[in-house]
Formats: sequence, structure tokens, C-alpha cells
Amino acid sequence: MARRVTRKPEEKTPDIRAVAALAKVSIATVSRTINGAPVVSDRLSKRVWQAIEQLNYFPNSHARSLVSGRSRLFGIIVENITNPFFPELIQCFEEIAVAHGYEILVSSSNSDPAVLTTCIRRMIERKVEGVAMLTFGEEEPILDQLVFHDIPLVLAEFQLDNPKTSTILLDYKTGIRAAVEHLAKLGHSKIAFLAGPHKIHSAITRQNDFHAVMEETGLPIQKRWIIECDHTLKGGVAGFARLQALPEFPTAIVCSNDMTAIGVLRAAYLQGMQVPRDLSVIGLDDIDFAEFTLPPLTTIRLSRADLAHAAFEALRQQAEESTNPKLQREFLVSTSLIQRGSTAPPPAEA
Amino acid sequence: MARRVTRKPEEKTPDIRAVAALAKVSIATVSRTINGAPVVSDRLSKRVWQAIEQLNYFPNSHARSLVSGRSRLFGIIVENITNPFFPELIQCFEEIAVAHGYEILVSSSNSDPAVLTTCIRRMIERKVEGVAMLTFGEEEPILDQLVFHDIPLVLAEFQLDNPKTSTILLDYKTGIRAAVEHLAKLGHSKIAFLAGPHKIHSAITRQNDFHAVMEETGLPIQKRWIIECDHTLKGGVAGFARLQALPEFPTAIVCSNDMTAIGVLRAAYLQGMQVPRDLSVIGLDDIDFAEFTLPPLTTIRLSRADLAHAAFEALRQQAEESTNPKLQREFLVSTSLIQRGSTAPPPAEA
DNA sequence: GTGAAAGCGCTAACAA
DNA sequence: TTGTTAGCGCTTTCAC
Repeated sequence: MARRVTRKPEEKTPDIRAVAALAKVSIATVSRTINGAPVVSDRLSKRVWQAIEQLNYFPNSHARSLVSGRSRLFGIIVENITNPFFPELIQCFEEIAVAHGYEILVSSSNSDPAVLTTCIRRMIERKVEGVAMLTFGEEEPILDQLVFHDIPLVLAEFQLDNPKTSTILLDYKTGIRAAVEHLAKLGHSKIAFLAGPHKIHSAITRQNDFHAVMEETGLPIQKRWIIECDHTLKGGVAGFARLQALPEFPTAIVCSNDMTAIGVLRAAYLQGMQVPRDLSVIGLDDIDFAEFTLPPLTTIRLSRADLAHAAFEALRQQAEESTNPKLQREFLVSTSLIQRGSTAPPPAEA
Repeated sequence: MARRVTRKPEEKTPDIRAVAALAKVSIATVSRTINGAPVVSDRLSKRVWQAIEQLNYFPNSHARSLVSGRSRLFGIIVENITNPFFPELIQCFEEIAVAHGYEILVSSSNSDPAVLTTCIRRMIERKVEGVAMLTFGEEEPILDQLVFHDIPLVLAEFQLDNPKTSTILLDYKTGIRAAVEHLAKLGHSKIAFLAGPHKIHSAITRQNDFHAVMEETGLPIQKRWIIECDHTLKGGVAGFARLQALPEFPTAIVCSNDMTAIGVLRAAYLQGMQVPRDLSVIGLDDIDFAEFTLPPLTTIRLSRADLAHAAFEALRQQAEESTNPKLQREFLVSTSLIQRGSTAPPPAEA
């Protein structure tokens, strides 16, 4: 693998000058070689690479960033890294970024404005070339700082009147429509929706889209069956309990995310209800785990890869082609229904 | 919340000189004020802060790092960010780091040496002041680069003969002993172990510790019941199947991590086996989800908070007190048994 | 195609 | 207590 490298303690870590001296060229030539400037002759380039190898030289990115004005850093802020959806998203985003020579700074805001404020401050100080905020709520004033510092921004489902801000539109409707139609076809009409926290934009969109689709499909909407939860497993359990406290119980539950659905699955099991015989459950996200619940979860897939690609591409364009007049400012990511084992016809009327 | 900030497009983002000019002081005074040097008079300090506020100035961390030689960055490399244990760990580590004014660079190595190599390169170029590698395998030659560049390192269960490398010793034995004794007390003697991938040091340690504890306790060890899995849910399912293919089946399974145990739970359920009536299962890690499996998972807790604290403290000491002769080079993190619902007495002999 | 030199934004040594 | 100044390690003109 990597050859073993050693260094005498008295030698300082090598810099560009050391490389230049060893290769008997100027530091400008070393810089050009490293950066792949097309002008360097093969002869010198080879000498330089040899010296770099021999000294085990690594360029100092702070110096590079300082002089070039480019940090090659993107920030990504998620709401809660503990929700499995996000690690999967971050993993994708990081892979793409690294493949393009960027680094990422990850932060979990936990929907706490104070945390978010400092994490945006840190990103500005590190001179990130863009920030992706894929779930967020009432934090517009905080975003001002990014705008002020001319930092490109990509948001999910939120437009900002700023040339450096792009938006990813999430077409939940397609997936939710497929889900509701799937349920309708199975014979369900009593369908509840366990929503995400209303302080998060995407949670509201999901709820609204569910509402709209139900109307479209001509299914009855019971307001009491639309319940705000918090996108956690515990929240799903609690939502299930609130549904049970009602005079009438639905035959199917659509959840705003998979964790909520997993909570419902668990609660139903503990109540002696059998899914999908007694109750159909549909999630949203299609986290890796959804395939392994009991029964396997029917869910609306929101592709992390698509989302990560869109977010990265939005930022990359802003960072590298900001002068391009026909820069893409809107991206669309779609959703689709993944049918697994948690849906079935409703039980015969009692 | 944050006051709304705006700026005319023609103004460039403010630097330390702009602040100095507005506050009518030298840039040195601004620098001292920001860094809390004790010498600045209240009068000037107030003027400086006012100017900073008014201009909405954020110091450039690249410039700071370059001249001070301190990046206030730590790297953390995990094996697979998709295993829920790691996001929980990262979350803790980040919180502590930010509270101490550090930033973190997260990377997932996926046990791929090539990925690891580039991620270490990136960390060196960013001049991280320390790297935490909490799970790793045969990557010693790659670590040489960090040693070469004088970067402090903290490893789990692996000693490196280098003054800047600290070690976190994980006392799995205490937890595993409690688990095995718990099973023994319930009447189990046929105990299998589903190990993690042998290319990971900690997986081998866990297996060895299980082996040692079984001997200590005087329980019979069946070599065929010690099976290498891969720390994933699917791996647990596969391990369960391999166990079933054997002429005799154990009455209890201890797993090298919780994901494996969750796989076993699932496989058992699908085989019509009831846990814990027909089979007892014990995990290791105590991820958040362990509480919510069906039945709730009895597991050996490895505190993420403790681990994150130890890792951070090791790096912080190295970064800030490297001259301190009695710097702590070894840290111990313990484990303990969390009894939940997946263990019970073995079924009566057939 | 190559080198000399200016300077990115800041900290720290030294002077006052 | 404050200001002046030299550089941190590099990229990028601008000459040659």
C-alpha cells in the first residue's frame, strides 16, 4: 500500500520552497505543476513530482485558500444527524464532493436557532463556497448572514430572492399520490396522516401535499386524523396513541417519514394489531432500514442520491460558474412508491 | 433573532483593516480584541466590537490558521456513517468540539484503504490538529502519513509507538462478562457469538473477549458457533442462517454489535422462533434504536458520550499541552449490560 | 516556459 | 497599552 514514510524530528514539515529547492526550480513552477497549469514542461514537471514524492510534501490548504480565495469547502447542515435519512444523504454528498475535489463541513442544527447561528458563523469563517440546508424552518434571518457574505446557498422547498440561492423542489406529490391511490385501490378510505413537526418547511409541504392528493382522489379528509408528530420513532408511537384515543380509527396511516412509520408499526404490534391485516402503514423516505422492518415497510422513496446530486450540482454551479447567465437555479427531485409488505386491503367491516 | 444584515453589492466583504479603520485603531488592536488578549483597554475594545458589529465582520480562518499554525480542526474517521452507532458518536464529538472552539471534519472510510488514503491526505492538507480513528483495521502504513506530519492521533484499541498517538482502551470484557453471566444464570450454556469483520481491530477484540469470558465462566465453547459476520443487519440474518445449518442450534446468541443482533431478531421472527422464549439475543453498542426493537434488545452498552469525550480529550491534550510531560496517553472506556426483553431462560430440553 | 515579486488576511514580535 | 512590521505558504501577475 502506502510506502512507509519517516522523517527526522528536527526537520520541519516540507513546504513549497523545499520542493522547489530540491527540484531546482522556482516555487512558481512547483505551484503550476501541482495545479496542473498547462505550461510546465515535462522535464521540469517530472522533477517537481519527484521532489514532492521524495519529501512527502502536502500543500497547505489554508495558504492556498487564502491567496486563491477558494476554499473548496461546502457546508451541509442537516436537522438531526441521528435520523438515518441524513447519514445516508451525507454519505452521498461527501462522495460526490470528494470526487470533485471538495471537502465538506457537516453540522447538525437540531432545529435550534442558536446552534444554527454558530454553525453558520463557523462556515462563514471557514469561507465555505456554498451551504446546503436540506431541512429547515423559520430561520430566514439567520440565512441573511450567508447572503451577506455572498455564499451560495441551496435550500429544499424554499425560494429566496437572491441570485446565489438555488432551490430544490421536492415533488412529494407524485409519490404521495401513488401511495394514496394504492390505498384507495386496496379499498381504503379511512386514511390518517402523521405529519412532521410544523416548524420544518418540508414537513408542512408533505402534509399539504397529502391533503391535496386526498381531495384530488375524492377521498374524505378527517381533520382529526392529521396529527403533528416529530419525525421520530417515539413520535410515531405517540401519534398512534392519539389516533387510538379518537372515536374512530383509520384503516390506513400515511406517515411523513419512515421513522414515524416504524413507530406506528411498533405501537400497532404492541397493541396486538397485525400490520397489514388490521392496518396499512406507509412511510416516506425509504431509509435503508425500511426494507427490514416487520413487515417490510411500504414507503414513498425520496432518493438520497438524487437529492445529494442536486444539492451538490447547485452549489458547484454557483461556485464555478457564477457568471454563467443561464445558471440553473431550480432543481427537481421526484418521489415514487415502493410497495412492500405493510399495506393490504382493509379488514372487513366489523 | 439575528438582526437582518444587508450590504451593497459593490462593497467587498469586510476585513480586519476595515474594522481597524472604522474603529480608528490599528489592525493589531483589532486582532487582540478578537482573540481576547488581556491587554486591550475597555475603551478601544468597545470601539472595536462596535465596528465589528456594524460591518458584520467575520475573521478569515484561513488567514488565522496560516499565521498562527493552528487550524482548530479535528478530523474524525469512522468506518461507516450508515451504522447508527457512528452518527450518534459524531454528534457527541461535534458538540464537545464546538463547545471548545474546534471544528470537525468527518469522513467515512468504508474500510477501503484507497478512500482512507485520500481522506487522510485531505485532513493533512487542511492541517487538522488531530485525528480520531475509532474503528480501523490493517491500515498502519496509512497512519504513517499522520505521524510524519506530526498530527496527533487517537485510536481505539491500538497502540502506536509514537508520542503523539493516544489510545482508547475499550473494556468490553466487563460488559461481555455481565452478559455471559446473565445468560449462565438464566440457565444457558449453549451460547453462540456472531462476530464482526475480522479486518477490524475492535471486532477481533470483542470476539477474543467473548472467548476469554466463556472460558473464565467455565462455559463450553463451540468453535462452530463463533461466526464472522460484518456488523450489518443483513450480516446478522446470514449469521443466523449459518447457525441454523449446523447440527445443533444454540439457546442464546451474543452479537458483536446491535445491528447484527437486530438481524438475528428479524431472522428468528421469520423462522417462527420467538425471542426470548425460544432464543435469547444480546447485542453490543446500545444504539438508540435498541430500545425499540421487538422485543427490546438486551445489549452491552458502549457509551458514545464516553467514547467521544475520551477521543476529544486525547486530541485536545495533544493539541494544547503537547509539552506537558505527564500527558495522558491512555484512556479507558467501559461497557455495561443493559437488560431488556430479548433474554430469558432457555426452552426446556426437547 | 520559467522566475521574481507582490500580496491574500491575519498574528506575533518588537518598538514606542 | 498601542502601533508598526515581518511573514505564515501559497497563487498569480508580470517580466523575461
